[in-house]
This record gives sequence, structure tokens and C-alpha cells, in this order.
Amino acid sequence: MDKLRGMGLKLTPQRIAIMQYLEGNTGHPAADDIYKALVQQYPTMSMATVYNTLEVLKNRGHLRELTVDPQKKRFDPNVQPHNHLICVACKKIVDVHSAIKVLFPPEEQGGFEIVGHHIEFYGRCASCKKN
Amino acid sequence: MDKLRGMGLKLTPQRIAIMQYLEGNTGHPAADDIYKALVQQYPTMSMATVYNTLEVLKNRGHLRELTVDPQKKRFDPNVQPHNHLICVACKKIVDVHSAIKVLFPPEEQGGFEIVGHHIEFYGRCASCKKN
DNA sequence: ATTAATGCAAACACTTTGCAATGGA
DNA sequence: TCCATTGCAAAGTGTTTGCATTAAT
Repeated sequence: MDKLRGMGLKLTPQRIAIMQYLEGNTGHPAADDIYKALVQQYPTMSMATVYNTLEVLKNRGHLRELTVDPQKKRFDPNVQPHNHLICVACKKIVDVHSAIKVLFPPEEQGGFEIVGHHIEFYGRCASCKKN
Repeated sequence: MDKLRGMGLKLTPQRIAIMQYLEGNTGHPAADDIYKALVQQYPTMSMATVYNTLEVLKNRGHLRELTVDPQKKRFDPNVQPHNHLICVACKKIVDVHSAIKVLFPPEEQGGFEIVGHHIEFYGRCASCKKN
């Protein structure tokens, strides 16, 4: 929670609320999810502040921007390398905690110097399988 | 090129041009890349027609919509399962042709029935490494 | 006191839609 | 002829920006 302290950053009530909302949140919220969740309690909350804070957190490495949703950016407070399961029916995005081995022969890497990777698994979640 | 024939679909000059532009294109163009490339030769080409045609091709399984770019949708005429290398410097997206083994223990799959996956490799391409 | 952050409104970028006109089949 | 498609313009959705005000340090 004191991730924002230091370097001239100010700890405003809005930022604290956004950080608390994100802390441990595994729902991969978009900016407007955050706004809607907090505007009741903080009536002056604005989208500009949400985006501003997300940008700050992202730049400081406390937040990862996901590109899994074609409609909008989603944010993941878990910055440890991990992968995602995406339900093709209900669009739910679930973290994959297990470390998955990826065997990618270096001679196939097209001259790239690879620094990381991200796997999207597509499927049907347990509750969508039942319907 | 006669992928569109049948089922009441009409083969208009605009659609033919878009399909020809996409055929074998490995640059993962966005809608406006396609529009800009074709509007010179087809002055009446419109974004609506580009989006319309992309939608038709996507629904018929001749095109894949990529979610790798946070700014806009990109399209890939290669619908065979494959992965992508993304240069973190120049944002270039390159196909990975080799089949990559992914070891994902079923007991870790959170009850999902997995139907496919897509890997984004992040790195620096050969020419960006040199700068 | 200083200066970063807020939040409104406006601008922006990308995508979708309504609908009259067009033109393949 | 018939009806899918075109293409303009307008609207919709998500994101960013300008700037005067506010408030954390």
C-alpha cells in the first residue's frame, strides 16, 4: 500500500482506493470496472483519475496491462509471470498459477532475443460446460 | 480467392481487393492499414466496407482476429494454429511457424475444457538488437 | 509554499450502425 | 429483378489530454 510513497508521488484518497481495489484482485478489471466499483464511495472519482493512476502503477511495475480483451484494456495487479485461461463462452479470465513449460527451440526464434512470454488458453469454464 | 462464393455472398471488387491484400500477408494489418493500402487503387473504398468484409471473413473462419495490440485489432489471414513473436521495441509481430510444445498438467486447468491456446513471445528483434 | 493530482469537458482513436443508393447474382 | 453490399455520415465505445482547481507534502 505504500508502493506509491517516495519519488514525489502523492498518496491521495482516490489512489489509495484504487490500489486497495486492485490489491489481490484476480478479476482482471477494466478501467470502468474500477470506476464503477469506487464512484459510490468516492463520488468525485473520475475516469481521468482512474486512468492516471493505472498509468502510474503500470509505469512503476505494479500493474500489468493485458491485451486479451478486444474491447478494452484489462489490468492485472499480479505482476509475476503467469498465464491465463479465457472462457470462450462467458469471457471470464482466470489466472494460471502453475508454471508451464514451453519448449521453443532457439533456432526457431527468428533472431529474436526473447525476454518473456504469455500464454492464453481458450476453453470453456466449468460452469459454462454445464449449461 | 473463391472462398466467398456460395451461400449468397457477392464477390465485389472491394472484397476481391481486400482478400488479395490479405492473402499470404504476414504483417498482421489493422483495418486502417488495409484501407490505406487500397484506397488509392479503389477510391470509393470505405472503412465500413473494410470492417464489413473483415467480419464476413472472420465469421467464415478465413481470418483470425488478434488481440496482441492494445490500440487496435489486427488480423491474421493464417488461420492455422500458430504463435507470435512481438518486438517490444518496434512492435513488429512475426509468425512463429514451429510447433511449440506446451506442458500444462490437466489437474491445473481449473476445470476448463481447453480448446486451444496462443503464445505471445516478447523480445527484441534482430534489427532492434543492433541499434 | 510548492507542485503533483484531481476532475470536468473536450478531443481523440477505433469500431459499429442506419440507411439510401448501388450493383452482383 | 432481387437482395446483398457499398459508403457516407452519425453514433458508440474506450482512452487521452488541457487546464483551472484542489490538496498532499
